Amino acid sequence: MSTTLRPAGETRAGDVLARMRSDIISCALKPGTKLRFETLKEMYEVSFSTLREALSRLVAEGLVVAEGQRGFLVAPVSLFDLNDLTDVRVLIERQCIKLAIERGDDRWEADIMANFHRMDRLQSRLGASYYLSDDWAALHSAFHLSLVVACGSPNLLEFRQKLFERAHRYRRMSSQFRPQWRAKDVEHKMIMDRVIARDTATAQDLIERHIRETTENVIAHASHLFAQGGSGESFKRTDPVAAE
Amino acid sequence: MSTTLRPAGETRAGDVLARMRSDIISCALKPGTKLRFETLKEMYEVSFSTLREALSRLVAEGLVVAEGQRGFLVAPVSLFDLNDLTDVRVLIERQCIKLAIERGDDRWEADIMANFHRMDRLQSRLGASYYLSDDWAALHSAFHLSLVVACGSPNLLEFRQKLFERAHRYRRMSSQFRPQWRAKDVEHKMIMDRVIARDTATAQDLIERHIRETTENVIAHASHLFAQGGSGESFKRTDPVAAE
DNA sequence: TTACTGCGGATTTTCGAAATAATCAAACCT
DNA sequence: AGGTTTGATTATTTCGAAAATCCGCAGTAA
Repeated sequence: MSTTLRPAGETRAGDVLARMRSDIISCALKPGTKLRFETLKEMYEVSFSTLREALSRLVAEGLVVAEGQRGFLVAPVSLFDLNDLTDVRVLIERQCIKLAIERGDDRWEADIMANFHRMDRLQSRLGASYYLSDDWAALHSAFHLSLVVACGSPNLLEFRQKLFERAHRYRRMSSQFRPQWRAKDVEHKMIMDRVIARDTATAQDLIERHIRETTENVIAHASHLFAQGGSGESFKRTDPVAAE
Repeated sequence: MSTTLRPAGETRAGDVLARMRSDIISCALKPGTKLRFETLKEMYEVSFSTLREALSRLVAEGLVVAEGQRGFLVAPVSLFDLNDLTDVRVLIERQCIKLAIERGDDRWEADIMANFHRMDRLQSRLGASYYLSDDWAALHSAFHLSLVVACGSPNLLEFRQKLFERAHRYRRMSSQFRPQWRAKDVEHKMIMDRVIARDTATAQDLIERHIRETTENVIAHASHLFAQGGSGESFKRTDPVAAE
């Protein structure tokens, strides 16, 4: 009926938010880019206020940074940031797994298997280039979430999700250059097995390796894209803390 | 010159944000309250857009929750939330302390002592009711930050700060009913000593006890304010995960 | 009585223009 | 010539009204 048909219950700002997030993660909006309102208004066909709303939320997710009253920037990528992200993810994810194994019930186990199956099936259907599919990425995200959702800690899950999305951008950067990703599917199956077997220590170690190896892969194949050091062109001092 | 004289470099939205945060933490805006724009517009003397900006950011900080297109709510408090908050804080804080002790230099040690001194001096000056002072709370926050700032992890520090502020609201709730807080000042000194002595294990344990005892204190004196369980009046199911 | 439907008031969300602040460059003084 | 101030231009932030949405209630039918 109206010009825009929204999925019902979703705001326009929420829609723009999702599209911008996707564009940032896929690097259609390059790291470090200045986000000008006029440009974005054309791109997403919304007004100032709606953009501002979406931008605010992306700042919270760490995908956009605000520069005082000098506008917004796509969050830069750097080796330092990637390494920090990885270390914190390992800490959080290990704790999530531990608690989930302690607290998870049968329904949780079933849910993990269901999510793995969906991801696995789509992977087969897509063939060699599954890692470029946004649909697969969504199922991959859902699978990893299902592993830890039983930890029962909203705060832990909130932070975990934020970190997962920030890391997703780095994964995308590397998959762009690396036609065949490593045999992640085998790792996924092993992790699932150990989690369901309630083998906490092994499950934690497998997850940690899963995360760290992905990071190493990114560094090996995509670190040349980072704005850091090197030519010193678009170098920005990285405030250690912006504690207000 | 103009009606409002801003501290230069600060936006109006930032100002409203700070005032609302303060009002939520001090419970001038009670947990679970619906935040109506008309009311807030009068209260803070700003327009819709500016409010929306501030609200968005408070959602990110976890002090406000957004309900689809049905507006905003002051984040409810509950025993469950407090316990989860406490557990996650312990995890993060222990890691921060560990890394800070590994990586901190002389300047960091000096900074800790300076911050302790300022907090300690104000405490003496204010006498028995220091725990009700917003100024003291700011110095207390700065002292705890200084202990861990040398960990060098922006992500860890970001999460730590968010958790600290969410917890601050609970602390305020209890201090309202508990005229004399426990001898926190002695604990602070012990923690500082062990951190500067680079005694990682003991420092971690002291911090953990510091956090957990405060939580127990809150539960003992203020849990009757929580909306949870009991009378079952304003009970809300706590979605384990709102993963989108 | 109970469930469904359509109206009216209240509230939130979106819009685009107006006000405010920052940037850049040319002209000015030292 | 080097550095600083001024003024024009661009970009962001704020505003209040208009559009869209939600909620409660009355009226109707089963």
